[in-house]
Amino acid sequence: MGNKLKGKDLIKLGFPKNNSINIALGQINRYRKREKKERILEEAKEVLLNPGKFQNNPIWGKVVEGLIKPVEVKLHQLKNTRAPFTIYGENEIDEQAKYQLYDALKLPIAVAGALMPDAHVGYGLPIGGVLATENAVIPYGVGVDIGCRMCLTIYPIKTSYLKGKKHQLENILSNHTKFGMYETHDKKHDHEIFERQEFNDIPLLKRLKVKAFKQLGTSGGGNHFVEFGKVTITDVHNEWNLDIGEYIGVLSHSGSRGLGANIAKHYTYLATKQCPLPKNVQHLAWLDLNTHDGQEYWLAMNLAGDYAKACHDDIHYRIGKLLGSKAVAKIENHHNFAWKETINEKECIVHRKGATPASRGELGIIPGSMTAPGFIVRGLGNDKSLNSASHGAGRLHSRRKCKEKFTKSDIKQQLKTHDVTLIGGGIDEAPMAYKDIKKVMNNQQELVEVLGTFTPKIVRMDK
DNA sequence: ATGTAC
Repeated sequence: MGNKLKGKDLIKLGFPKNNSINIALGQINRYRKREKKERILEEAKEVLLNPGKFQNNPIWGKVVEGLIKPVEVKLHQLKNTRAPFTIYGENEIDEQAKYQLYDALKLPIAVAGALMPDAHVGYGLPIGGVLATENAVIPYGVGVDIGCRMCLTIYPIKTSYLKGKKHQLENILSNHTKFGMYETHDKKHDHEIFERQEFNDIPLLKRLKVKAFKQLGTSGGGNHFVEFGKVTITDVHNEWNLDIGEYIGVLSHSGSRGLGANIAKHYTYLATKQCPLPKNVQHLAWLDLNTHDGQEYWLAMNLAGDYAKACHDDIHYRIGKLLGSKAVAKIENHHNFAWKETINEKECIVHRKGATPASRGELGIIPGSMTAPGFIVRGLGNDKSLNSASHGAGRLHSRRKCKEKFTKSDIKQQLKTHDVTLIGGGIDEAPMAYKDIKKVMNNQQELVEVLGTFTPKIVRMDK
């Protein structure tokens, strides 16, 4: 009965009647419902007396914000001019993706933007879109799969193993990688990421911790993969002093699983509430980084990014052990993320939604398709691209179109031609669904230089 | 992308 803390109780104490106490109240009742009401009321009194003390408190921070400086909710209009931008390979990019970028460039917080040569339409910001903003982060400018990333490990193993030990390698992928929405790794070593304070401080993350633990080291679905292939190093001056030549590589592509998806969902919801925009651009709603929710998203996003890295590390560690070989190089990068970077001498939030960071000297991996090589790249630090490059070949056909257009035997034929073994994989992930990676690389010669290639030979995807 | 929906 009177055990549950209600808005009335807080208002009686003297809290102002506004929406921000409701949001916070929801959090208190959700995450501290086992505590005695009296205890929370005592704490609430102290919050009123000394709000500043609770400014960064994970539970009261939001209430305090409502007391001291409530988030101003107002309908923002788009400007009628675009912030400066550059498009790479514009003849290969569909018009709708360009219009999505143009809209984003008219946001009052936009500073600059760029479109990578693999760009195509997305939700909010296009995939392959880069957007720099001022003191604000757009959850849909990062994307649903926060920290989706690539990781390539190079082993000093003869490439003849790809044929000679084909069945063993197939077994490693079949038995030691986990694909599909529901897959988990239940018995595994702990990971230091689960000691992170964010899992205790942020109520949403507290709820997601168990799920994240179960899913560590899984790959998920969609376009995610783990594959063995042939690495060809072509740059004598490579960072690892590797001889020019061929090696075996393990390449993985996946993100932050349910953890990141739920973070994206939660903060997108908050952003659309706090930042109403004209309907056609409502998915570009942002969180001001000076607000409680903005700061919380930043912490949660960074945790999801580190978690995605932890998943790749787990996958590569396990495979490395099974291979019984010591890696000679590892290249990895996020391609769905936001960073604090300096643009025109101003600190900005640079969103890369399906774009590879490519500041001068920065290494990355840009995959092709299962029948086309990926590229090990070194950034050239091109300002106009906001230090970015493509994150792959980019889709040519939508998932739906693939199912209409291609058959299983079409895919089989392609795999045979390129001597690729596929475990799992659906028609919507047909290699023909992707643009020509060579064309894409040609369109970004000013953005990255190539150190080597990775040619997939044994590929595992979700069914 | 994700236990497809505040």
